[in-house]
Amino acid sequence: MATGTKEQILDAAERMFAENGIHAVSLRTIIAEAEVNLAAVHYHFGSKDALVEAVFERRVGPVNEARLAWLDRLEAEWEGAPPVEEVLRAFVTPAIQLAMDSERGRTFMKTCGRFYTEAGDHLQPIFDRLFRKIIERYVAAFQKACPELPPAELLWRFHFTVGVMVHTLLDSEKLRRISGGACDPSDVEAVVERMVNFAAAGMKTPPVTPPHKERAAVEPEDIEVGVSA
Amino acid sequence: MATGTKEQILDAAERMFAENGIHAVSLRTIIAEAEVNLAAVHYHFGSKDALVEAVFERRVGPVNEARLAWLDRLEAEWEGAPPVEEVLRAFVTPAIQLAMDSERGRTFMKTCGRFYTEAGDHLQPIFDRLFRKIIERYVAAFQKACPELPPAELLWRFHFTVGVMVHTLLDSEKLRRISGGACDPSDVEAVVERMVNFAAAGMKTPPVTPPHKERAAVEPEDIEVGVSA
DNA sequence: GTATGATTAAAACGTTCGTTTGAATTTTGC
DNA sequence: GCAAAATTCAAACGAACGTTTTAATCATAC
Repeated sequence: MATGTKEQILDAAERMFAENGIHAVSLRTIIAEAEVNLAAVHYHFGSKDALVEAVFERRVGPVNEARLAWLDRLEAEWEGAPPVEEVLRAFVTPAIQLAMDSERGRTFMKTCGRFYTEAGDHLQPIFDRLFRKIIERYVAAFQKACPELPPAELLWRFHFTVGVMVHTLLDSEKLRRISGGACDPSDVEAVVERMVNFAAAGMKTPPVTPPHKERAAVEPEDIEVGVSA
Repeated sequence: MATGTKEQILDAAERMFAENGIHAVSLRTIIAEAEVNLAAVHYHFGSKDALVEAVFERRVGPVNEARLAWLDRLEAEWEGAPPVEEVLRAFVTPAIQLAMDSERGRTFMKTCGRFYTEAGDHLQPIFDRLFRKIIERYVAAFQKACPELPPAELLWRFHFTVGVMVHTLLDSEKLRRISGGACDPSDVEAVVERMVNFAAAGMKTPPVTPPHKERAAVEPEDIEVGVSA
């Protein structure tokens, strides 16, 4: 800490974004937290949007590199076709490990969730650039681990898995509250194993959509929803 | 449409919140979209925060009532212990059905996701009030469907399931783009079945945490993450 | 028809936002 | 030690924000 103005701003912004969301946090709040001058933000980053990008890239880059390196190791070890649990662990752990690594890491994961849901159109290209390779490599790995799955089904399940991970990173404190403390999100190792276990089961289950194409449209007594005043 | 000023504001706000997030949308944007006067917002709702709450409650209330009614029907039909797939379907379908029901419904589901991640502290009590009963009832139902699961493990899996659902509601258009159109989020019936299939497998898989308590802490070569400039 | 209450309209309120400016200050290269 | 570059600072900019105010309009009942 106190390494330099630029890092102080990044740290403070990361913290505030995690707590309050991106749009809800003003530059003045950030510079107060960072104890720097307002103009320093524009001097070092150019604009608030650029600062948002910088906060994002600083952490996501290394996480995704770790994911790729881990997958490299796995494929070397398993001769190109690691089992789905291993692929899941490789995908999930770097993010969760960052979350565990420090208080700073934990707050960033919340920020990351903010990006994922709050990001406007201007973050879309950055998102694509940072995640394209990850998606390609991991989808291919999952496909090899589950060769019987139709590609579209596999993409859906990957999507679900991302949902499990994002939601866990973003909102597990709510679970602690609901469970009255029985569920402890800070026991990262256990969380990873639970997630991998859950998602692996979902990944490996036989698809149902082809056989029962003739399910009832929408089950019983159609639901009247939301048109009332 | 054009039913009254109040509904016009709610509809417009819902639409804009879904597209841009809550904090990013100003009242002036909303009233322009709704083609009403600015002061009408404060006349009918009192404040922007109160408007946000109203947008939220208008749709979530009926969805959760539908969830409870569906669960009632299930428990009558299955003598108190419906299988996990049925419970999942009852939980997931009302939300997805709202998403399918109309363009308005679909945009609201995105808004709902916004609430879930963007909501400040002031929405927390409302959230609790609207979801407490749902959580109680469904956790109990899941526990009956999976009696061998330790309660904490079951809560985690319920949490994961919510993640699958929220992420699917919030961000499936990204999947359509990634898949080049192979995955179609608007085929709601198929999406529900995929989700239920995925989550049911995760719910039913045997827990792993008790047996392998002695897993390696964090797998290979510790990851250097995010401390670089 | 006119008084009464509900709703809408237009304008302005004070505040805060992201950004810019231009001078002070510190750091760097020689 | 000094010129030049890099960085920090205080102050202000115009724009947009949520909110309030005051008057005009509409509906309804007597």
